[in-house]
Amino acid sequence: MFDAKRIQAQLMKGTLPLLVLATLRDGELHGYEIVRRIRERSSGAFTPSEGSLYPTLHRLEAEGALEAAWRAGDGGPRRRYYRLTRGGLAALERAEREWTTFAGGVRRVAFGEAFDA
Amino acid sequence: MFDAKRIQAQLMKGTLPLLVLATLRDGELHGYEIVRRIRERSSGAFTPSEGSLYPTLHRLEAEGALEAAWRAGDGGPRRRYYRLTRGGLAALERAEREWTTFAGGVRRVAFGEAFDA
DNA sequence: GACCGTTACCTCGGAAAGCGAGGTAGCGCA
DNA sequence: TGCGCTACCTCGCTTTCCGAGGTAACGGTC
Repeated sequence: MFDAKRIQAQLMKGTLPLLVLATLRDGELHGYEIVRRIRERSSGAFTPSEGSLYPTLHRLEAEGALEAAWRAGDGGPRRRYYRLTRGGLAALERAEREWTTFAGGVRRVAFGEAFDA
Repeated sequence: MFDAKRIQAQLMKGTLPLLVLATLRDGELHGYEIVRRIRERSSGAFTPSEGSLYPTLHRLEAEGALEAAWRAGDGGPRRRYYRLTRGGLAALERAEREWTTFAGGVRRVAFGEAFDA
């Protein structure tokens, strides 16, 4: 009746930028490493596919939230390292507030809970 | 850089079934009334558009989660009242668990918080 | 009785963004 | 030579949201 996998993909929409920006608070990281950290921190719940990660990174870069640089990979292919710009930090904070508002709304409607941050 | 409205629409994806099912825990309601309650309970944060509400209701009905009946509206057009089936209640519980898992994952990744329900 | 505003339902087209599959490339190892 | 891993990227498909538009019944106003 309900395909859980399908729903998860829909829920994910709009949250990837938040997850990526938040992960990059740690410092400069490349794509694969970002996925790895998201998976670890979410205890395996999320593993963004490359088909969504790379477009997201490019979008954030185009928007000025990220800066990127190629580096030679030692013993492996070259890597593209991303880091937060000042604007990216602001975008992260905005995305955090948005998420908090959104999640609070869902909790109130779905679980009938009063507000808490 | 970030269009808040656009992001909200993306975040909403996949949560409408949860919101609708949860609202129908109150009992039998028709479409307009469901929207009104969602708006009220979310303190105005969410007002699902009709273009997404009605397809969602039809989908849930087709999946067997809802049952519907036409009633004459007193002083107004006819209304279609929806109520939860047994399967719908199960779907609601499943959707709640899914949301909890999902939101917990986002919180851990984005805010570095330890888990709490 | 013609017209408008409200309630209520529905449908259509377009946009956004995730996913999976596929492609390229460099390196190490058998 | 060929396999496997890391790493990047792109393409097409699917889902589901929104806004705009259409239908209809009723009440009130002129």
